[in-house]
Amino acid sequence: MSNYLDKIDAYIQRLDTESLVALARISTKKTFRKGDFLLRQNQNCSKSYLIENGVVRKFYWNDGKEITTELLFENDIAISFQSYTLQQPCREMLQALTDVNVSATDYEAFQKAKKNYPKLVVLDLMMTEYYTIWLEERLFQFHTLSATDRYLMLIKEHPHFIQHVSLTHIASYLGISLETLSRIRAKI
Amino acid sequence: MSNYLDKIDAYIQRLDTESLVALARISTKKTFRKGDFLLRQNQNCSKSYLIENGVVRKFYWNDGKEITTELLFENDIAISFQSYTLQQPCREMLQALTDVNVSATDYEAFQKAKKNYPKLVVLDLMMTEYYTIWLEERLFQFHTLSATDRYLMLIKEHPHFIQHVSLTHIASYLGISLETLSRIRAKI
DNA sequence: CGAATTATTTGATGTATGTCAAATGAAGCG
DNA sequence: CGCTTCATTTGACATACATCAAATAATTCG
Repeated sequence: MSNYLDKIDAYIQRLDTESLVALARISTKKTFRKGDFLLRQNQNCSKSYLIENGVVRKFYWNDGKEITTELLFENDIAISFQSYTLQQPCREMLQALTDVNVSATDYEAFQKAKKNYPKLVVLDLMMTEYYTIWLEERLFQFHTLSATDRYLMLIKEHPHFIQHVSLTHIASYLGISLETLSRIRAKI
Repeated sequence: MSNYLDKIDAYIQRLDTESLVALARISTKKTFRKGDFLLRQNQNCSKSYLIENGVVRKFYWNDGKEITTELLFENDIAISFQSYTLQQPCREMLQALTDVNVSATDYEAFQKAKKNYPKLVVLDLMMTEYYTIWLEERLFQFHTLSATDRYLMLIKEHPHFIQHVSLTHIASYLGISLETLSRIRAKI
């Protein structure tokens, strides 16, 4: 999977200058402070945020509780996929867990750019494929791994998560209660 | 969501003849008998199958049990996304639950066609987006709905599933045991 | 048709994980 | 520095669902 990211990188490297310039023209640097929302519930996700540094959390409310669906770091892209793609109100929020610097790309502007620079469509497709495979993998892990095994997988695949994110959010991301996570950690 | 399917349909309708011909040229009709595998475990998913009629099930083995991840009907596309996209061996299988007629499109041929007909890339992107949103929704339901509510949602959104698929597969698709499903149905 | 196979239901019991409450520990701040 | 607030741990108990076993019910097929 990570060599698919490499493939995307390579594709960007080989992109013609015009496409790159077009992309740069519709992107702007932006800073969020710890606690700020990049996207609030029921907004239309009108921008995609490429994280340059910092940590962002994606989550939604259910039954009075937060459910964290994604933890995003440097070089990850923070969007609500459904809201962005369908341009409809989102149920999930994006919140900065630290101060964050991003490169923001506007949805409408990107749609237009894709019309003029077809290679950007290929790039869009590659990034979407990457997210889709990540989603499939996440669903697979929920189906096949116990809470303990999901935690073990997390510290193996993403050791930095623990360093930068509170256990409350980690537990929610793993789909377990904070207390269960605490007991899992005590046992290991 | 279903009007996104309409949007894809409309896009295909408006496609220029050359793109359509190119697509038709790399697609072939194929028939599978009930029980046949469209794709076996560890194969490379080298074709996408547009189902013209019949029912197909996507599943994998875990811990001696089958886990059904998708139930596919007319106009659905049967592939293992990860295997197809990365061209690597798949963990999930595609099996015909009835006799099935499909239009099969070869991966390599489609990649080439996309080079010559950029509008096919847009189509690919749209179909991928559709699948991704479906996946997000499925993950959301697993996080937020009880077994009973997932079943109720299923009969509301996909009443035909019950008519055409055994409860064993439905239970597996809902992520619950056959016995639990039976009890849920008895209660309602 | 009737036997054999397969699908579904029902019952008894087990278990992973959740929930609520309280204790302890760590971090921010006046 | 001590107080307040927030994060984590620990304990007692609850619960949704799984598992195993057996009984029916429905299908298939000679």
